[in-house]
Amino acid sequence: MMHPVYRIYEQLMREYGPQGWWPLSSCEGEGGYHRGRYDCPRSEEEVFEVGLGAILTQNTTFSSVHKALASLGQQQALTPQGLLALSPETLKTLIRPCGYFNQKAEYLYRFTDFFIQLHGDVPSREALLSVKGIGEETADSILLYGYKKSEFVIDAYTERILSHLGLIEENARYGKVKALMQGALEAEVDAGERVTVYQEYHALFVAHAKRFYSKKPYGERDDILIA
DNA sequence: AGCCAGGCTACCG
DNA sequence: CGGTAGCATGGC
Repeated sequence: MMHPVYRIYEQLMREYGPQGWWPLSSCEGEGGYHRGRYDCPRSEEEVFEVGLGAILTQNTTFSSVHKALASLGQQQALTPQGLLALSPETLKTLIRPCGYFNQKAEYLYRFTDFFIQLHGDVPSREALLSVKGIGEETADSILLYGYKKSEFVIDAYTERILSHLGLIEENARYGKVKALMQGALEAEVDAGERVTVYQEYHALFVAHAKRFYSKKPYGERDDILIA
């Protein structure tokens, strides 16, 4: 008996196809996507850019993040040293489209300090969570899309969909939702493919939610997920 | 005009 | 613990 969580994944993939997240300015394709290729990021600098994007995208659309990352790139600030060379006022101006620019500027500086101190090592989840501005979703996004670690990303869309389908309680804790997803997928997906599936599944949730979970009534096309 | 967007921190009871 | 105000711009 196949787990409903895996069945939903298959249906989403059938409906929307591979998404090719995380959007990276350095990866070719529309919007920095790389559909069908899973070798991004390919350098320390690109891992750093995933971290910047993960912070900037908090409660904002990625189109705004894309503008900010492009502006940072023009200032040679997509590297740790380049970003630290920016004055706070300059940094705030460059990331202004993403909103919360006072907070996010501080978060970016703190993440950059943290990243430099890694000296190329892969951070633990706990270490990431110790950085001000990095919560559970942001930490898991950096680990999954930056470092290719098998950490499923839970976001507001994911909780909304799973709650609507009756698979979790409303107001379920992040850790419980993550355990549901990973527990179901570990039983169905070989370890070697887990990262790719986690990456695609989260992106597919977002694709579906953008269409049917942004305004009420939610889930009007959930036949797509269950058929 | 008002609601929503790929959250997090600080602070409240 | 669990719940929530504040943070801020841009798009529809």
